[in-house]
This record gives sequence, structure tokens and C-alpha cells, in this order.
Amino acid sequence: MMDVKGRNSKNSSSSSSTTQTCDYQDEIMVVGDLRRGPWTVEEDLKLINYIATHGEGRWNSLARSAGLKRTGKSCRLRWLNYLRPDVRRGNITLQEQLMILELHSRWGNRWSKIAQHLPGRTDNEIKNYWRTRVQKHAKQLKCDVNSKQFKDTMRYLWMPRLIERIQAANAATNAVTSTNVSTVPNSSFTPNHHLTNNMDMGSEHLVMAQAGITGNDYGVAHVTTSYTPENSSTSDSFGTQVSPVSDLTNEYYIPVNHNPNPDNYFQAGQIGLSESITSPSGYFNQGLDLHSMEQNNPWLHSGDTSDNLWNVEDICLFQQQFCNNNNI
DNA sequence: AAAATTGGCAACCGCATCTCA
DNA sequence: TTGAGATGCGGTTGCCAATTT
Repeated sequence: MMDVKGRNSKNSSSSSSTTQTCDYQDEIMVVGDLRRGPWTVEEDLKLINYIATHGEGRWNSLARSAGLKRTGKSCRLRWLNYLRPDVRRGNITLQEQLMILELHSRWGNRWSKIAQHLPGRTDNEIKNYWRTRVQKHAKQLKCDVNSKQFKDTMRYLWMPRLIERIQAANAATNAVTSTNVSTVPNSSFTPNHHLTNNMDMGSEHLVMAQAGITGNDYGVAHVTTSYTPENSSTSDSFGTQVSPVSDLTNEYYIPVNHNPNPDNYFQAGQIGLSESITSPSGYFNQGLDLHSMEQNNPWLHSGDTSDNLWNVEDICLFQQQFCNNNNI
């Protein structure tokens, strides 16, 4: 592939190695036959029409055949990240945020893999979300995004809070739609139902179901247990507990098996989201009162669905109590 | 009101892996 | 088996709008 640098690149050495001259045209750099930079509507239409007729794949020849003066890579990226009809745009929902946090804690920066569990979201979008939102919080805390401190904060404060807000939203939705329950397909999650599907529902299913997203192929959830003070303070053989703060009753699994291979996590469906949002050593029973924290933080109820789920004061309080409770 | 800073995001790059002749 | 081209992935860049100073 021709190694050319566009206007976005600081490195101009490569372009000087080419024999072509640069010519700004409609604010888009043109090097030889190749255009770079933002796509025009015309180019988008060309790409859409070509793919509609011939399908996607073989991007280099596609670019040529479609009459696009772009690299194959550029065409592919444009299609996958922007033009594809099933690309979801707009704000990342609470459920999606929860999924991203959960999956990232498990897989790290495997954006593509994470994106597979967020229908319609691209790896690029998730990556951008992580960098702009999540890393921002790490920066505020003056800690590394990969540090245990930050991960703990994320897991024990941010994620439970997300769940609470999802539940709150669901409760409001259910209140509105409760008179029309019969219209909900059986694939949707219904609280207080003990459903059976051999535990084959992964966490994305749980979140989807919990979010009340219907009409998908996720099947039926298997909900096995409810939170009680007893089981909240004791762990199963995998140390799994449920946070009473989040009141996960009926909404998350208590895992019964452990699959050591993260790649098989969802396929096996043996471990639910609960594993990642549960508390260490019954932590939530030891005195942290997130509800009182919320009462002191009215902004938490602002209705913002982005990332105002916690602030630095929250986190400091959390960390202080965490250390106290664990004699750190 | 203007300048500086920040945040969000599209698009690019290099590298690794896959595919196929 | 091998090598060239295609594809996919994660990291990075830089534009631009919004916000702050």
C-alpha cells in the first residue's frame, strides 16, 4: 500500500518519499490518485451504492471499481464505522456503559471483541468512549486507568451505580408499560420469573434483558436466586456475592461454575455479570452507604446518562471506607 | 469579546494475522 | 511451503465545536 500521510499526520516524511505532489482540494488532501481526510457525501453515496450492488469485501478492488480515490482500508473503515446501516449512533446508554466496563475489566483493550457484544457499536466508538470518558476519571483520580485502585473504584462504585440507575429507569418504564405487559415478547426479561435456559445467557443478554430491550434473539434468561442478607455476606465457591446496594434480586446470576478461559465466558454463560459487580468480602455490608452518598450528591439524579455517576468526593469517600474496612 | 483549553470523534497509521495462489 | 496481498486491530493524531478563562 502506498504510504502517504494526510493532513492529519504530523509526519510528513513519508509523503515526501512519494513522487506525487499534494494538492488541497475541497480541504481534502489528494496525493496522486488517492484522497484523504473527511469523506464527502458524494463519496459516501458511491460507497453505499457500490456495496448495495456488489456487497462488501475485497476493499482495494472495491475502492477502484467504485471509482473511489481512496485506499481499500479507508473504504472499509468508512463503511464499518459510519455507513453500515446497522451502526448505532448517539449517546452510549447506561446499559452499554455497564457492558463496556464489564467487558473491559475482563478483556482489556480488546475493542473489537467488546464491540461484538454491543450490537451496532463499533470498536472505534467504544475505544473513543473509553479514552474520553473513563480515562478522564482516572486522570481526575490521578491514578492509572489500569491500576487496581481505579479498577476497584470502577467495579465497586461506578458499576453498581450504573445498575441502580438502569433499574430505576426500568422501574419507571415498567410503571408506564405495566398495563400493556402482554405486548412484551417472551424473550424479554421479567422480574420475579424463574426462567430456564440452562444458564446459557451471557451478560450482554442480561443487560439487554434488564434494559427491557425486546425483539432480539437472546432467548430467555435464567434467573436463579434472589439477594438475601445471608447470601450477600457469604460467597459461593467462587467468592461471588451480590451487592445489596444494587439490589440485584432477580436480575443477575449467581454463578455456579467457573470457566477459567475468558474467551469462553459468554459462550459458556456460566458466569454472569454479577461476578464483576459483586463486593469483596461482603464489602457492601460493611458500612459503605452509597445511598447516603447519593443523597449528598443531588447531581446524581440529574438525568444525565453519560458519565456523571460519581465524582471525586464520592471516590475519596469510597476509597477511605474501603481501606478502613479492609484494614489497609 | 477574544484567546486558550478541553472534549469528542473521524480517520489515519503500523503491525499482526489471514487467505490464497 | 511460501510470499504477496487483503483484512483486522489497537494506538494515535488532529480537526472542530464547546467550554472556560
